[in-house]
Amino acid sequence: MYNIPAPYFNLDYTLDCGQVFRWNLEDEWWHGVVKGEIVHAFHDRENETLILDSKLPKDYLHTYFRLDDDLPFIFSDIDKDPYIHEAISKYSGMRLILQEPWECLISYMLATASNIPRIKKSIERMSRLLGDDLGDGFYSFPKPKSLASCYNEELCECKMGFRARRIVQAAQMVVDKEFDLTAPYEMDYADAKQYLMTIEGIGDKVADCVLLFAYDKMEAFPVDTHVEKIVRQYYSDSFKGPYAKAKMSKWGHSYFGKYCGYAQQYLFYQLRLEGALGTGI
DNA sequence: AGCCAGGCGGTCA
DNA sequence: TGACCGCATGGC
Repeated sequence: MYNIPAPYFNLDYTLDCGQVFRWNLEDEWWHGVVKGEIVHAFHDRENETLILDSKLPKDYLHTYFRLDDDLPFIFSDIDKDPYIHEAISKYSGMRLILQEPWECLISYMLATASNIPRIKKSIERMSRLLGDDLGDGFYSFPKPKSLASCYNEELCECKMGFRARRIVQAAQMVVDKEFDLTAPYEMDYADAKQYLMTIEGIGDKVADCVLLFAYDKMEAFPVDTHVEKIVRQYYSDSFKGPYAKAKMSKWGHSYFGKYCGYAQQYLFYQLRLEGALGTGI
């Protein structure tokens, strides 16, 4: 059991904001599986302490929850207008999470043209089927080898639809060492993005999510349909054509600066919770 | 019931 | 760097 000082932190927002899919809240404790281990987490707000029960090393979890990110500084840096100001004020304490690349990559490939409840279910089914049994109803995220060898067994199609083939293929690339999951750590944002997009099924948006959530490339600004709507309504409707989202992504970086990844996640979460646009400000 | 989902890749002009 | 389509299927 670890007690970690965690000022400027909100565990609920952090785990609920749609960046991770394997955490569930039950009786004020969050329960999840990270890097093949069960983690139980409780936020003692009075004492600004994060209480964690897990076999994982304390420093790993500290890094996972990005507790070294200087949130007040990041807020002051991205606080460019009333709309983002509202988001960072209301949901202050939401932190990005530094995920394992393999799980993040597959999860976001699976997320294409889907929705969060469905993504969670699909990952849960897949883990139950192909991951290790950790006890108490927890299962690890399937390893590349398990996913690579299951396409013809109909099992793997855990309601993944057209995504199944791409995911199995990506797993095969990792198994065959055609794709090196550690390589993007050493690359800059642009190179790492290009490298990720050599995988079929990874385009601009999925690549940006993986770069932001797993490879610590804070300058990534993922633009999905929600962020696209926000940008159009509150910032500029001048982005046209099939590459509109890619243009918005570049705009996001230049507008919000080096911590635009944080800005993106706050905007995304605000819209997801509050639904219809136009109720804010 | 019917639209849309944390998209991508391909095609046609 | 424009406009459209098919992909599979669940949420709401």
